[in-house]
Amino acid sequence: MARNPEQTRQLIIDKALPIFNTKGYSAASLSDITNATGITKGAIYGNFKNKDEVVTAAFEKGVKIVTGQIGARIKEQKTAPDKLMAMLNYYAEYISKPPIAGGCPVLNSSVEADDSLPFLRSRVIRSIALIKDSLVKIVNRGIREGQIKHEVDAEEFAIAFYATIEGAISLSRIEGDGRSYRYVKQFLSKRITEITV
Amino acid sequence: MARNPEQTRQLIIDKALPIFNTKGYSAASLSDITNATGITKGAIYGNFKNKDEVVTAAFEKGVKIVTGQIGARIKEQKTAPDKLMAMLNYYAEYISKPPIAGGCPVLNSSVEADDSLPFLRSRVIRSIALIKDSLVKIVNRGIREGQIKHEVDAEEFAIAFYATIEGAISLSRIEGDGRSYRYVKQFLSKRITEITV
DNA sequence: ATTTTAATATACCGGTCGGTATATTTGGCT
DNA sequence: AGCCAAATATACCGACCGGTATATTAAAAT
Repeated sequence: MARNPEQTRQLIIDKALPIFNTKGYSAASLSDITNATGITKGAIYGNFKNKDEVVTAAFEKGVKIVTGQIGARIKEQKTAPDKLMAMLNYYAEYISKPPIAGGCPVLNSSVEADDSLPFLRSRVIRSIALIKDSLVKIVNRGIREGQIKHEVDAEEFAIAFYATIEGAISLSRIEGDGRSYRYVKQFLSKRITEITV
Repeated sequence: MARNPEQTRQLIIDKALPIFNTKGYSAASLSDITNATGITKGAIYGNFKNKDEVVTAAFEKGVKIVTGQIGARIKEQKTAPDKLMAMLNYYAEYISKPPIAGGCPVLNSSVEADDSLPFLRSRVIRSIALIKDSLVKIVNRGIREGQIKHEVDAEEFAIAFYATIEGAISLSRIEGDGRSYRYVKQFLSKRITEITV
């Protein structure tokens, strides 16, 4: 061993993440990463098999950041409606003060990988499934604990809730302000109230 | 004049649209287009200033197709709730039988152009504004004509409605089936019923 | 029928891409 | 101290990129 390969690996991932998330995986080049890190291609290929592996690692890191922060916010809340509101609030802040430049890595990767980058596609699908499942669990637990009306279809609500947020992020990002997201947040707040006992 | 430049131009746009919409504007190359059309680069640059102009033309064509088809569906319906349902149905078919390969050009371009491709960004913003406005008008007219409850915030509903659909398309596309969209359609159907007088 | 000119094809440019082979440097081991 | 091996840097590869300059082709004008 020499220097610190693990540290180098993390540096590459950390610098690559916002670049990939902003420019897209295909449009971003390895030179973008070497420029951002001050590290050479030799170091990249010493720590990753190829560009796809850097992309994969960066995506997973992005998902980890987002789901980790959401998870923390959700944990702070006791009831299902409060947990859902916490998620709405999280993404509102996400837009005004992005923890990762370039928007939501799940949405970005979803759009870029739906017809190509098969190595990434499966990971995006898996990440979405995890997020959806945790939402379904929140709603179902809310129903069980009498916070949410029992006639609510948890899966329907969870999927619609998440789809709406992602759509709102895309709108707010292309428009360059948080206006659309605020409207959507208002809308979804009403839906949460609506299903609250 | 020689041959048929207008026909050539349309051929390029028609073949480029699904390519760009599938691979993304940056990832798709002019060679992809020459291969798909059987036309050479000379013909492309004889009819377009550069790649950006081909991208622009293809995007506008994509938007024209989508908004044209939606407009026709909406026109067939008399009441605001029916018009909204027609849009939900349109995108359900869009997923199962896409008129343009690669998904919704508005969403795709929105995600790709939010941080780069400024020449495209402004056009995406404009297209979204037009779609949003027509939705707002439908809702407002529905309120005026007593089909939709007067307490409904038209702008809030329109933005949320559209954001939800776009989000659902992205989910269904990455997952490779229409399941998520069907759930979301169910959800939005209920919202339409909810605001119907 | 010939000329003219617009449209398209061909050939080529510098630059950059992902990737690799090799040289150099660094830190741990003896 | 000196060596060894691992980590990083350098130099280079063929392929392809967007774009252009020029040759060829085909249709309109005369």
